[in-house]
Parts: sequence; C-alpha cells; structure tokens
Amino acid sequence: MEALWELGAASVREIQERLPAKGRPAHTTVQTILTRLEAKQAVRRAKKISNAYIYEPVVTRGATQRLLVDELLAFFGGRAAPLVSHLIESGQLTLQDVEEARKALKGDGKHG
Amino acid sequence: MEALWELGAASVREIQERLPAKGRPAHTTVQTILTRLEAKQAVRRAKKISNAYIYEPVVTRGATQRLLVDELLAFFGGRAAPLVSHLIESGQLTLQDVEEARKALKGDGKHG
DNA sequence: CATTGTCTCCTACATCTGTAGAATCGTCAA
DNA sequence: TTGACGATTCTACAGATGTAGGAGACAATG
Repeated sequence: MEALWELGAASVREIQERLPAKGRPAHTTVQTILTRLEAKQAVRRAKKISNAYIYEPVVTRGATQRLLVDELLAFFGGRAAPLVSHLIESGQLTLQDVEEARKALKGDGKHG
Repeated sequence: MEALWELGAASVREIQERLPAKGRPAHTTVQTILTRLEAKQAVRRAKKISNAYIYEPVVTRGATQRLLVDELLAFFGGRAAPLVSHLIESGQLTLQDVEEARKALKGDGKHG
C-alpha cells in the first residue's frame, strides 16, 4: 500500500502502473487509497497536470518506520532487548550490525 | 486485546475483570473477542467449569512477537540494521543490551 | 459542437476489529 | 420443578481498509 514512497510524487496512473502486474488493483482502487491517505494527511496533492492530480508523500518512509517500531516496542513492554534477541535468533542481525550499534551508542553518549 | 497471555488459561470473566478498570469492555465484548480468536485458532477452549469455558492460548506471546517482528522486518526490506538504528536513536537500546547481543552472536556461531 | 479517452468523485460492498445488548441455555439452590 | 444468576450464542453497529463500478468533468481532436 505504501509502495508509492519509492516513486516520490506521482499520479494515480503512474502508481497503479508501477505496481506489480500480479494482482494489480484497479485504477479507482488506487485513487480511493490516495484519497484516504490524503484525508489522513499522509500524502497531499502537490499539483495538477491536465486533469490529473500529482500526489506527494507528506510522511516519509522513515517516519512511518519509526512509528511502526515504536508500536512494536510498546508491544514488547517498551524494552528493546527481547526485540534484539529475536533479531539475533532469526539470523537477521549480524555481528557487524551490533558492532556498529555499539559504536553509535558509545559515540553518542547523550542517551538516557 | 492480547493481555490474556499474562493470565494463561482463564475464563471470560477472569479476563474481563483483570483488565484495567479504566475503559474496561463489557463481558460480552471479551466473549466475542475470545470467540473470534478461537476461530482464528489463537486460543482454544480447554475445558468447561460449570457453564463457563476456560480459554487457553494456543499461540504464545513469544510466537506472536516473532510474527510481528518479522512483519516489521519485511517492511524494512528484511534488513535489521535500520531497525536497530532507530532503537538506538530513541534511546531504547542500551549499551548493555548491545553487549549481550554481541555475546549471544559470538557464542552462537551457527548463524548465517 | 460532438466524440473519445482519461481522471476524479460518489457510492457500494466485503472483511476485520472493537463494542455490546438481547435472547437463550445451563447450573445451582430451595 | 421453579427461580435466580451467570455464561454462551446471536445479532448488530461503527470505523478502518481493500476493492471497484458508474457517472460526471475536462482536455484533445475533428
């Protein structure tokens, strides 16, 4: 649903056609979703070309990811440790990632 | 909604009464949720005491968390690094957590 | 101006989820 | 058996989300 972040600003048609042909929704479906996202202030109409609106993301992908992470964190009782544990278990988190995280933590210093 | 994991097996009444008084849902609301969770095979009826069913979780909290994490990970393109970055930025991930993660990774060895 | 093609707007339907009242059923006590 | 109390089942409604058809608006073309 939010694959439009990859496109930046785009018209309904552009978005719809960029979607994987496999099970691609109808043009009006994309239109509806955009309208609802607009109502939610997640996107906005940047301008109009001919009779078509160009939609532009208001919330960035990063911001959305942050939101999601916070929600997940809440589900974990606000503690990141169990989350990290899972990441390790599933082999998604490499030693290198952890090393970088360590450096970031030490270098930052102003946490907590 | 899934605060029943804290209780283990319990009846509708027990669950409902354990919920925070603040905005506690009606008995039938809890009942409905349980019924739907049962249809989804997330819980099951363990047994019956008098005329009340005792519900029991089928999926553990951990399994649910794993699911959630995997979903989030998918949204991050399968890479854990950005996720960890956010954790650090929001101050949720302590140096101690990272150290433990490091040990787990080294001690494990069979990842990747 | 009429035609055609595209886009938007309005409306609609299905499912999921949260919420809960009404009716019914079952159990326990007298 | 009858009454009371609590649990289950049935039904319903609202909001969010995914899906999409039909009607009308608007631009390009002849």
